[in-house]
Amino acid sequence: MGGEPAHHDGVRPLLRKFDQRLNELIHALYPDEQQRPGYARLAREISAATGGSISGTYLWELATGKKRNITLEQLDVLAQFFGVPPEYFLNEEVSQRVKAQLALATALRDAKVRSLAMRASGLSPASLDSLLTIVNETRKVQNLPEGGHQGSGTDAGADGETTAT
Amino acid sequence: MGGEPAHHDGVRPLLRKFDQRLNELIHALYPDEQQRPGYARLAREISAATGGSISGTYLWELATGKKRNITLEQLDVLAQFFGVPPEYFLNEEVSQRVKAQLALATALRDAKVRSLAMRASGLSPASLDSLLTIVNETRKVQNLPEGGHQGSGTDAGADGETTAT
DNA sequence: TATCCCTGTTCGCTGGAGCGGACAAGATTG
DNA sequence: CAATCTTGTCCGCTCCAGCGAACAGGGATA
Repeated sequence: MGGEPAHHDGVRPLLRKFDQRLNELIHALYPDEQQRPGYARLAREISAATGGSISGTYLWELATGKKRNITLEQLDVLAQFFGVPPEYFLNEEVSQRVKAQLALATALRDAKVRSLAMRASGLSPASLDSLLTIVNETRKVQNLPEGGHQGSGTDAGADGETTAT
Repeated sequence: MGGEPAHHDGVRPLLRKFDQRLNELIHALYPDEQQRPGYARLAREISAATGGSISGTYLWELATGKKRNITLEQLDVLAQFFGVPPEYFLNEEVSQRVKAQLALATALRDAKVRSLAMRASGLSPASLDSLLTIVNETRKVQNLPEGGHQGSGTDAGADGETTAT
């Protein structure tokens, strides 16, 4: 008789896809898997950006589905950091709509930024500086780390981009 | 230097008006203050109607503001019982919209719905079917479960008083 | 090599979400 | 009147949300 353990999670739909949605946010905010920070560092960034507090351990537990019955306070911290309404974690429709927008933003970054870098290779240093300012301001709006350092070739190595490894 | 204790609750807006919103739901569902059940009985009705579990003590703590950092699981139980989307407790706009509709529903239930039911007893099956369609469409607008009947006990507060057990 | 930093993962703890059980006061019944 | 049922309120407990500290493994730098 048996069958699976059958966790009685299904009855309360609010917490079923929490881990999946959280991972979508993380992947959307850090598309490049190589540069994506770990849970500990991500937790530090969240605490610094939102003023709230969350631990790397708990982030991992949430992302891997070990814990899901989150509190309103922590939900608020996550929503604030990722720039999504708290309903994103509760409502499927809101989740889909936000997900689409996140995918769009990721796609834009993936293609447009690169072509921008290629075109920028012929500009004057003054123009490049202005563009850099704009990019940094945009990164602030998107909750990205303010360093805006480099990008393994995405934008810095604009010249001779074909050899980008 | 006195002044108030200044709890730093204000920074996390998600839990500020939780007690107020919960009380609005209770008052909307049981407009008659004399017949309104206490927290213990209300908790029993919630458990029976939703299959989830909540205690009278905790309901009182939530309604009086002693506790507010609720869990997603309990939030789901409350939202399911009161027939509102979970966002009602989080989003001010949703809260306002639902609140207006709850007031409307309360007013309707108070007088009109009863007379409607009485008058409907003499209508033809075809007319009743039309009315049923209208009611179901209205329920959709109010974010109520589409099933139609099944009422999960939410609307049980007003009826049955004439033939009380 | 060794040192350092970061990663994912686990263990064990603290604090508070959440509840059971009690209490006094008020209705209702006989 | 005494029972019996409510009600709101409180105390004290259990359990888990949430975290700190440590672990092993891997990539840098020297």
